[in-house]
Amino acid sequence: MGRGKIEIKKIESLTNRQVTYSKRRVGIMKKAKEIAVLCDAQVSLIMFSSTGKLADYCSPSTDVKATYERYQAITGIDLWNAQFERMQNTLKHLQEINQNLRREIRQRNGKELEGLDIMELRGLEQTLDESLKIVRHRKYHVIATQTDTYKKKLKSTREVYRALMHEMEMKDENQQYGFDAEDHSRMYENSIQLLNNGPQMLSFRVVQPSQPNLLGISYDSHDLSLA
Amino acid sequence: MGRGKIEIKKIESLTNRQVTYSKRRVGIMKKAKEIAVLCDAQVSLIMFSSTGKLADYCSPSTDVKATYERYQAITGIDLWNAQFERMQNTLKHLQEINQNLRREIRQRNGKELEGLDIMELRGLEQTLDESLKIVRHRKYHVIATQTDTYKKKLKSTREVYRALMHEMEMKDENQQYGFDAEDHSRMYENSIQLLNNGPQMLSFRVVQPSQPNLLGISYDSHDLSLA
DNA sequence: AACTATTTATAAGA
DNA sequence: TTCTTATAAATAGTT
Repeated sequence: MGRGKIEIKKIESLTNRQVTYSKRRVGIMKKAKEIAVLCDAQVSLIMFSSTGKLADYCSPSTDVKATYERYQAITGIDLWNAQFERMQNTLKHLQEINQNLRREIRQRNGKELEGLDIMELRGLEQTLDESLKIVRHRKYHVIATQTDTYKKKLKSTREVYRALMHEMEMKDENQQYGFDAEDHSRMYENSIQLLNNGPQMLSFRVVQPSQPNLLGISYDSHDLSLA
Repeated sequence: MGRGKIEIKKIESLTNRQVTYSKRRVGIMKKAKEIAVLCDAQVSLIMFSSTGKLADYCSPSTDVKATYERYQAITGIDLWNAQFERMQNTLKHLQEINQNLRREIRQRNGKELEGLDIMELRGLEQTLDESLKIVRHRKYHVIATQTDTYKKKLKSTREVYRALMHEMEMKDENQQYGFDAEDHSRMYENSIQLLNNGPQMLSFRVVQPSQPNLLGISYDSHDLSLA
């Protein structure tokens, strides 16, 4: 359809090829629109020129994605479904693990014990007992370490303080600062005496509500809808 | 291009519409092939007739999926990536939660206590202590219930046994079965006496390895590669 | 499906 | 790219 008939094979001349592409692109687009409107068809036309430029048409009342999904459904050619399914399975698996972990925590918290038989209860009791011992031991260790650190700091502070006191006495300004200095001294001595009682000092039990969630992390269910 | 010019709007007559679709489908397919060959273009044409029949053309040396991916890359129009990303984020989130849950369990098991300060240790200790009490209580409850059930069963069995004994005595066959019968009787009495000692009877501590995983569930990491 | 009068697309040239 | 125009191709209405 032109001044001369042409053979349908790749046009060798680059410019000619590009010109022809431009013309025919307009033509086929028009055809696509026409068939979509005239015949109420769902059309998706995507073209890339040899230079990589995109041209596309999609009939109204639909979109590229919908067309693709329909194509996939009809041809059975799998584009992304396999990946989706794999991910969905992974999600499901992770969620199951999550449920189980939470249940385990609840049981370690003394809840939902109904389903456990004697052997399981015994095992749980034993585990808790051992854990409790370890945690207590650890707590005492931390307290001891901390107390030791404080002791050293206090000792150092006391030495600095005494050095200052001594310096002030040398300067014969005792009367002006005497009262404050003695007061401070008593305070420090008392503190040190307290600390010398040992690590048990801080080991009183604090009465506080039990912690359903030790780490304070939110485990809210996540939106998993895929639509 | 025909006997008469037509307006580009949906053809009302169904048969006419279908005939026109058939004719134009052939035409546009030919055009698609021609532009692909002549101009060395990548073309993907997908059409669904109003009756749902699929017709498609894809230029050689490529396929529908590749065309779609290229389309997506150029337009930035997201077909599935957003969904993928959402799923990936969900997966990541679930895995993080999982890690935290596991850590919490380990800490409740007396492991990985290095990161906890005194307050946290105290809280953990308290929680474990309370849980341990609850679990012990539950265990005793279960044992008591079970023991009670056994007692009832034994009582019932003993009655049946005595009835049989009595019947046998009536039949004057005492001498033939006497020894066995007395032996059985002693055995039952002993059992009942044991059970009357109360639920504590079964509360000995079983020494067994601690259970790192109370429920015996596999928490292996799952393959999350998406390629 | 086939025919064919017409419309439409477009190759070549400007 | 766009316009022009001669000509090939597509197709609407008909059989």
